[in-house]
Amino acid sequence: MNGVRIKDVAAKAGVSTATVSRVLHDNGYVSAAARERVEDALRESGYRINAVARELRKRRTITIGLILHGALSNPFVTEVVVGAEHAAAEQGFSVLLFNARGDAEREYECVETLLSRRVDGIVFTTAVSGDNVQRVVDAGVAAVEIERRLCPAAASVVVDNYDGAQEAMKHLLELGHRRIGYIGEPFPEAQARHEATDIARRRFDAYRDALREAGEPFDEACVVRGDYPREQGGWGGLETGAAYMDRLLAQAPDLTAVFAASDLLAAGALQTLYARGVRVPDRMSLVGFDDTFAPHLAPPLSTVRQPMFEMGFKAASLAITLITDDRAEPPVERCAMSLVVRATTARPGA
Amino acid sequence: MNGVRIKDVAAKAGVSTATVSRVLHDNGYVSAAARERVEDALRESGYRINAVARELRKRRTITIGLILHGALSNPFVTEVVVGAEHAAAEQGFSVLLFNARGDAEREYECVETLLSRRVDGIVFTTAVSGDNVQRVVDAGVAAVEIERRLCPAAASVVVDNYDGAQEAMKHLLELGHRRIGYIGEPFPEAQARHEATDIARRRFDAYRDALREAGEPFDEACVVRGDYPREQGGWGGLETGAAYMDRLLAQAPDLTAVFAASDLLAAGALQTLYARGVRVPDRMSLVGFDDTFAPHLAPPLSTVRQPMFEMGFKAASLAITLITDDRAEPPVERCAMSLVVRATTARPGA
DNA sequence: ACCGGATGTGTCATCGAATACACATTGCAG
DNA sequence: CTGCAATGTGTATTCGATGACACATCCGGT
Repeated sequence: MNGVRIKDVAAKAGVSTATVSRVLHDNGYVSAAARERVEDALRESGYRINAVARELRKRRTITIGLILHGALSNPFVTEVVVGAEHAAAEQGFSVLLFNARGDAEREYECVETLLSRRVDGIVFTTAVSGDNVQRVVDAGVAAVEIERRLCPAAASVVVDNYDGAQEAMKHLLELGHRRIGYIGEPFPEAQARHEATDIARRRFDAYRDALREAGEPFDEACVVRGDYPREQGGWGGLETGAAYMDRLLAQAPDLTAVFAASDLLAAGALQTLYARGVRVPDRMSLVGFDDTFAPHLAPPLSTVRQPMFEMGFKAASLAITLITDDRAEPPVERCAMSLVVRATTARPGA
Repeated sequence: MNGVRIKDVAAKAGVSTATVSRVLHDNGYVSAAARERVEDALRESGYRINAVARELRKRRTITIGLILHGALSNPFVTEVVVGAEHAAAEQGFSVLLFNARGDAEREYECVETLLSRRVDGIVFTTAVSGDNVQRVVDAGVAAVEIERRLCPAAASVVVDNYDGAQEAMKHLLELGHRRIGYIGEPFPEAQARHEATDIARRRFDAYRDALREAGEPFDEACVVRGDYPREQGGWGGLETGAAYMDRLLAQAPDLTAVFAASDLLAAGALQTLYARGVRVPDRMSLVGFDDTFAPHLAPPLSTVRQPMFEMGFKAASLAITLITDDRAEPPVERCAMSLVVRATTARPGA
């Protein structure tokens, strides 16, 4: 074990621990001679500061907690984590990572552990329970939510799903598509806003509104968004997308384009189209949502890019700002969605 | 700030801090009456233990560090992280996450920070510098490498790329394919083993050997593994895969199957095949490697599954075993690759 | 009645670094 | 040559929890 303490260094350099500390932090008065001797001692002894002791004394850990809910291999998660870590590292912060796996109980435990560990801030990627977030705020620790906004007292980083979906629809309409299908997640028609389901609703609303604004009649036959198993095996969106596209092909054979509310659904749809020999984009255009593995598909999928790295980055930065500045209002930062046109969209009948 | 200390709880319950500590850890003798009063005080004051202070005193942090090298959106990384976190959480350990981004210098800094923070163990996913790993071992901290084996003094979790590739080839040969192409990463022919390039070599060796064992002549025209930009924009393997498949189609038009040394390359290949109208698997079979987004492709890609979750899980478990048991020899654990047959492979001319 | 073990509780040093404070020493202005 | 600020350095306390140790008390056995 590396047992070199500041005391040992001080002894070696023939000074007191206070002087070593002053050299380490470059504050206070230290004579050139003493400084040199201390620096030598530091080097020779291979001293490594004990961050735990410093944290206790300073009552700051220079650490943020990151709680995520990775249903295994949710591609969404990766970039958020990488972005958050990047921002934290830039400011000299460390990241404690916890996976609450979509469970409020576990999320509660993660919060408790993080507060016990006296992190300076906590970033929630899609928090499950607002109470858990509130708990962090109550403890006087910076709290930032990503994607959701369950706790008004916390800061948050959000995107506008409506805007993103609107862009996708605008793109299809501008290409000349009139009959456009929709594949998406279900959501209870009547339910409070700002829940997980709200994302699905916002995307769907944009679809419906875009059609209306284009003067196209809304046709139920063009829409499939039944319930599908969200639990087992990750999202389960793949098979669903495939099944839904099949249904769409049967219900509305005159469709020339489909808007899928996620890349996963789009990927499933693409599989059906491939199996049925429907060429993309020649006979069917397709737009996805998220931009996770979209570029890997054949053909590369046009999709709405959700800036996940940026969201993670902003969230961590926000947390750190809150920690160092501690201002009054926890802000709400918005990230912009953007359409990425690849190879699955073209003029109808091209 | 939550400033409730064990001292406050003790005062409230009318006992000493030692008694509170005994209640908290359920050891030593505590009378029923005292226990009850302490438990009440604990509840009422909302006491939360200060893990930092405990860590300092106990000289154990119940934390492991995880260093990764996520070139943005490397799909490989996610599952490893999730697996490691899962194993750690099961044992009550926390995970400090650092991204060294493929840079030895940064990796060095990550190690220093983690050692400063007195983590009990460090898991390296594909370490960059063996010296950095050795440094951890020298500090008396448990070190585990994933995928590589740069430091013999550290434990490691490895997979056999040769075995995996062999399985892929066996599958194609058993289906009746004779002329099988190869798309892969380049590697210097003459170079020490156990480097990053070794993975590429092992996969290629398995391809070549499998053909030989099947009595098929080795044909350079069936192999494309030139140099492609590994740096910018993640792996850059996608465009490469597409370009290589194009070359293969031209060089060896009689191929009935192709083995791609990664899913990314396979995805690129699939894009070319789609663009050229070559039906998969009817006119061309394709096997990938890694099993990252393979199920999302159209058609779902047959591939060799690299058990990434398991590798992360095992690595963290191993680290924790090393911490708690501290035995003599750091073990080398092997994970098995397994072929996942999906929809891109079939008998030739089927 | 006395002793030893089981039971119950408090005191205080400790983990390693930071820092308030006290105490020197020097330099320079008045 | 006195006084005060600037410069250097060491001592001792603190952060919060732990646990070794000391000290009680109570009980049953002899």
